[in-house]
Amino acid sequence: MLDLKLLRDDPDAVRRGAVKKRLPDRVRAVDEALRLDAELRELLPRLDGLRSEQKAAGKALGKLGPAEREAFLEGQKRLKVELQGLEEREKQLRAELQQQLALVPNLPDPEVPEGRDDTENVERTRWGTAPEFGFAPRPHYEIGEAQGWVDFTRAAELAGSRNYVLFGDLALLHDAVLRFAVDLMVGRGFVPVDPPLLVRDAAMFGTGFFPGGEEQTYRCEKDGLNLIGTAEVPVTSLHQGEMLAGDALPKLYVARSACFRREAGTYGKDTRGLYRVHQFQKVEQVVIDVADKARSIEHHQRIVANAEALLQAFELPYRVVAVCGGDLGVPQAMKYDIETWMPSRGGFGETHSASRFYDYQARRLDLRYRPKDGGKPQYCHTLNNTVVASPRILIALLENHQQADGTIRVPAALRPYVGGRAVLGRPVF
RNA sequence: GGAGAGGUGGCAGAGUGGCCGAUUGCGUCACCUUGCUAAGGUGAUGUACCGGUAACGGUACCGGGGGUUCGAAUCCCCCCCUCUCCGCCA
Repeated sequence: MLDLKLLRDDPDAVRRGAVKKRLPDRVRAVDEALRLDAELRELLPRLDGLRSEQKAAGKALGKLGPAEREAFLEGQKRLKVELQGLEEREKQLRAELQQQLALVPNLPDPEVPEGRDDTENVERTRWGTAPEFGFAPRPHYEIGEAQGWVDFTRAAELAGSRNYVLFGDLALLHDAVLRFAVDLMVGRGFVPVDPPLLVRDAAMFGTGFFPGGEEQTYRCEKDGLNLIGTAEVPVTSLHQGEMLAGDALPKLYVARSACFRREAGTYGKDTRGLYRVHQFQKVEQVVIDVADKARSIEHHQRIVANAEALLQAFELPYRVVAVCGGDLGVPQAMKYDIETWMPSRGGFGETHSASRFYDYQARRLDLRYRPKDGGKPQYCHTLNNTVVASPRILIALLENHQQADGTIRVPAALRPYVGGRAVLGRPVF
């Protein structure tokens, strides 16, 4: 949510932001919100005046004798009727205003590149080089199935398409990358969190997934709860409604969780293998800090660097791209994606997504802090980034580190997590 | 699932229809004082919105939503949450 004052002061900037994000229908929300705000502000002085009158009269009434009382009450009753009408209108206006305001997207930062979709994201850095194989490299699903590590058929039978079952060393590797990620982040001062996977609408709304993301979300209607698509939701919402002490910030959290996504509207896209699945495990980093733009930007660079450290330890080539306006979500102010080299795709595949929001989520969550110098309460700034998401990262590990016989070389950093082994699998090709 | 008790300001905790935006304590801030040891004294200190350059004025907010009333933190109804006991259970 944006500050209403910003909409009043510079509505054009807000409209331009929605345009840059290629969200024309959200431009309307700006105009609607301003119209409702104007009407509300016209109404409020009248309403407040009447209320003031009622209050003062009411106080006087308490001390009146019974005789004068009767006449007085008549006037009060008329006032009440008039007030009721205006209050009804006020309630309506406020509700509609909130609704429209919630639709207004966060302002994209000036450094966000112009562009329509992910093809126009701008590469910022690149690390490593695509491996040269002395043989014909195979896609991860072929290796996995040959090794008996993954079963898509039974998974589909059990749970429908876009599911998987991992077995043996691949199941171990899956867990290994997640534990490596948690250890990495704990070593960097992040507090491990094991959050709820089912959350109320408030958390979905607060983090900006609702309204808009309902179709992407599995929902338990009976209980009014939603399965999270990322630990960003429960962890960023952890302190919703709170007034944090300034010296308790920053909060650095790392959460490992299962994630659930319906992937509606992606039929026929990435249908093979482990790339796009309904359920996966993710280690997510979340930062909550004071309202300081420069500091948010520093955090942003740091959480990207954390993910880069992991990919480097995994010896995987990757690039960092600045996500363009059209590919940026509603709540983000700026986003970097990290894409990891995946030979079967003949290109990079998105494995990480690092966002900064400034106070957009915090406003929706009513997440504030009292500054150390004792000033007024401020809305926090929030950020998050993937540390690792698996099984997607397994695609890169299997495909980049495959050997001609179908065995997998384990990067040194991961060996302690797979019983010290340097190679996984038997020769199968 | 059944029974009961509660949800009040940064925290703790009073307040059962008008004198309550709310006693008090803690915390915080400012000033003062001081040597008998991590002290004492005085004062200030909620949030949001509206109007105003400002000083300031007004309104709303006592878990959320409805209702009764001229008037609700206080009475009634619904919902949510927390705690205790019982039942069930990984």
